[in-house]
Amino acid sequence: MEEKVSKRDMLLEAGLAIFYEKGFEKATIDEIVLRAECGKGTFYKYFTSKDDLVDALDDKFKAKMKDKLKKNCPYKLSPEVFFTKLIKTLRKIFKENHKIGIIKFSRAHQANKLLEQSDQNWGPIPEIEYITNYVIEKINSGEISKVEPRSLVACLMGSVHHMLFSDFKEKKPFTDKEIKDVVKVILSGVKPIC
Amino acid sequence: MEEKVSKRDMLLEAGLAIFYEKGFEKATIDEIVLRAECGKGTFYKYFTSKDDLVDALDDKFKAKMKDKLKKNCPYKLSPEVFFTKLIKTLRKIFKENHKIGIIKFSRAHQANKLLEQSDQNWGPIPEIEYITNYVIEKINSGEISKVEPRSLVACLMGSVHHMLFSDFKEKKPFTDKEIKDVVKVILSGVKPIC
Amino acid sequence: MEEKVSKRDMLLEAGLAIFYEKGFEKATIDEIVLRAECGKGTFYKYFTSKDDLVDALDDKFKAKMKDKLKKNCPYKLSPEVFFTKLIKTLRKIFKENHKIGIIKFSRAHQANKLLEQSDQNWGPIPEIEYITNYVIEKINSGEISKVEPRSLVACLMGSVHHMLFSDFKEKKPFTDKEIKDVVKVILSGVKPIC
Amino acid sequence: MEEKVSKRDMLLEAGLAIFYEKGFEKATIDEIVLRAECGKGTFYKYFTSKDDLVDALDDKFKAKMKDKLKKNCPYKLSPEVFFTKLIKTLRKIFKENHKIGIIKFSRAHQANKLLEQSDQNWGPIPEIEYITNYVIEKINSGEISKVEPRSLVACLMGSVHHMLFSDFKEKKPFTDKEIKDVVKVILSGVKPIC
DNA sequence: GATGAATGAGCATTCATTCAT
DNA sequence: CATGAATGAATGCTCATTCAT
Repeated sequence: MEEKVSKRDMLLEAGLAIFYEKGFEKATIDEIVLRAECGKGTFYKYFTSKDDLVDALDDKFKAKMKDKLKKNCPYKLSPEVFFTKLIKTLRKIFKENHKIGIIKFSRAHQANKLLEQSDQNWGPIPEIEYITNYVIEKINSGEISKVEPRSLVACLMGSVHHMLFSDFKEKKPFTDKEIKDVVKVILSGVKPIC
Repeated sequence: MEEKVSKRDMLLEAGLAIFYEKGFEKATIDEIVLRAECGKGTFYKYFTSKDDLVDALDDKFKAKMKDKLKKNCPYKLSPEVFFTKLIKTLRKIFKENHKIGIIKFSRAHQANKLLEQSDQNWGPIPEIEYITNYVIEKINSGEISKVEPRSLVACLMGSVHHMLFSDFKEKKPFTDKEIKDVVKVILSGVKPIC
Repeated sequence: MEEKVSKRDMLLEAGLAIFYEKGFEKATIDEIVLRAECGKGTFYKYFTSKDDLVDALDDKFKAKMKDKLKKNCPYKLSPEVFFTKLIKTLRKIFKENHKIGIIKFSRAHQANKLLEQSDQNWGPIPEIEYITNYVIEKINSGEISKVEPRSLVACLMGSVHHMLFSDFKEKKPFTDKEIKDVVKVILSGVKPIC
Repeated sequence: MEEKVSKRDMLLEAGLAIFYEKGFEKATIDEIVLRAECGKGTFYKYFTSKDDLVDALDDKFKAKMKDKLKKNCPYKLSPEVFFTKLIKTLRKIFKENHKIGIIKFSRAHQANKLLEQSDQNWGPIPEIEYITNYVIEKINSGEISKVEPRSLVACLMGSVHHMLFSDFKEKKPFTDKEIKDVVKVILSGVKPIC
């Protein structure tokens, strides 16, 4: 009744914070359990290893991503609205969950020879699948002119990633005007001539 | 005459290879000096620490980046040619030097609290400065319609990053047709109506 | 009616099996209670510690040893028959109960400084007492020639131990012919009659 | 010049002592390096693991065993002298090196399922090979009557082992008279001449 | 200048034991 | 009576860095 948050959840939360702050390798179980206010044994009751904790965090993230996209960016939206909502939604999710993204990316590279064995570390990426399907559908229906689907996805996802990178690196978050211009650039490029 | 490559260069080369293969944290000085065929003491003659070696590698990369961009993408080129050459050049450089890029990115995140102290790890990014200046110049000269410069840079750099990520993650390198379509999407969006 | 085997017996049985399979140190309470199909708390209801469980197992073994010797090798037997039955009985008991023997021996040595404090871990050894008494009795009655009792016990017990060791180490169990020859050697020696 | 004992030898010596005192599992690297007066890193420079140290100790022991037997018990000796010298030599070697013997035996059992995989832990046993060959030779030459070689080896080795066990367990070392009687029993048996 | 033996702080992981339910 | 979640001391092993030669 009193204590609603389970130890497991506290570990998940603490892990996310510490992994993000220190990076996967530099994070120590000691510090994680310290922040989660539990013994080291408890960590290993719920997770088999440090890696296992990251995987658990990633699973949560992917589930949330799929869910948010379905809710905020239904396929029935027009390209203009869809793209705008998409960029905003993705930025919001990535911002709110940027920790796990960064953790995953950087862990993948510590692992080794990522270029060769990346598939072991990364499952399918839900947002890319989601957008690609939308784009294909709209190209088929004629609402978007015939371009390579991956090219359009590249512009969209790439812009989002670049914005996040700028937010992070340059500390000048993209303004609404700038976002609008990104959509404008992309949309004018694929709007079918009527 | 006999041994032209300096020990320092051999260490640089070995470091790049090992950091890339294992990731910064998992790479050991032992392995680096083994591959560089020199003693551990020699390593500390030329570099003050593991971090110092990465910094040295990064400096080399940035110099090369500036140089290639100036050669392949002079400002005098038209947006269409510039963008196409830019995307191809960046992809090539990143591909040829992807090791240092990945190393830097992943080290930045292991370091700590990147969002707060990132500037310590990352100096100015030469390619972004270079492109931004081009875009501003062309907007001023009217060859590109008035959009936020950062938006256009976002589309360009974002696409490149996304392509690299796709190459890496999905192992389906973007084709020439797809690259052309990316430029088409972006260009049609910013081509001034004549 | 339904469940006749007590939890305590199940723990005893599980402990014997796991100790034997993994060795005392490598055996974990977790695995023991898992096999005994009971909770960890239950273990500590019946036994005060891991050591306590081994002691309980040893007590059972010693009782069985005494019992079997009395039944199979009564003092009234002649030396020839007694020795043969003795060797076979001991081998059988040790084989059937080798787990506890090995466990005890190996635990003794992990414990510490065995040469000094061995008596804490080992009570009197029933089979040695039993044989020694027989030998003394038969020397007194003249059925066995006057040798140091311990020397004869050494040959007998030593042979048994060596056979067990050979069974275990070389996986070539001693044959009946070989056992018979051991008794022959002890009873009659190997000096050729000149 | 000054410090003749190498770090490796100090570790070997310290390991032997600690393994013997505490048993393989309970011995800690910390304590070994403490006694060897060197850092933990040094341990892992010379040995790849705790197990590796035991193996090194065992190799030394086996070499010494072969050497001593050849010197003290040459095949040209008569059975009576050979057996007596053999028992004394083996007891002496085992006593002087009892630590490694006990360590090996008890480690084997912690390993696991020894009965099945013992061969991985134990190489050929030099003393048994040595004695067996002697016995076979003497049986062929007629100096020893025709018994199964293994039976005689069992009596000899078994007696030695039993004596060691008695020394260890009962703390009453076998006297010279008792040893002589053991040889007598084996050589001439205990059946009273009727 | 170059070396590599020596170091020891640091970390992931295990497991016997307790105790509240 | 029985349970199993929680604990944290203990341990094997790694690796960046130093320094005497």
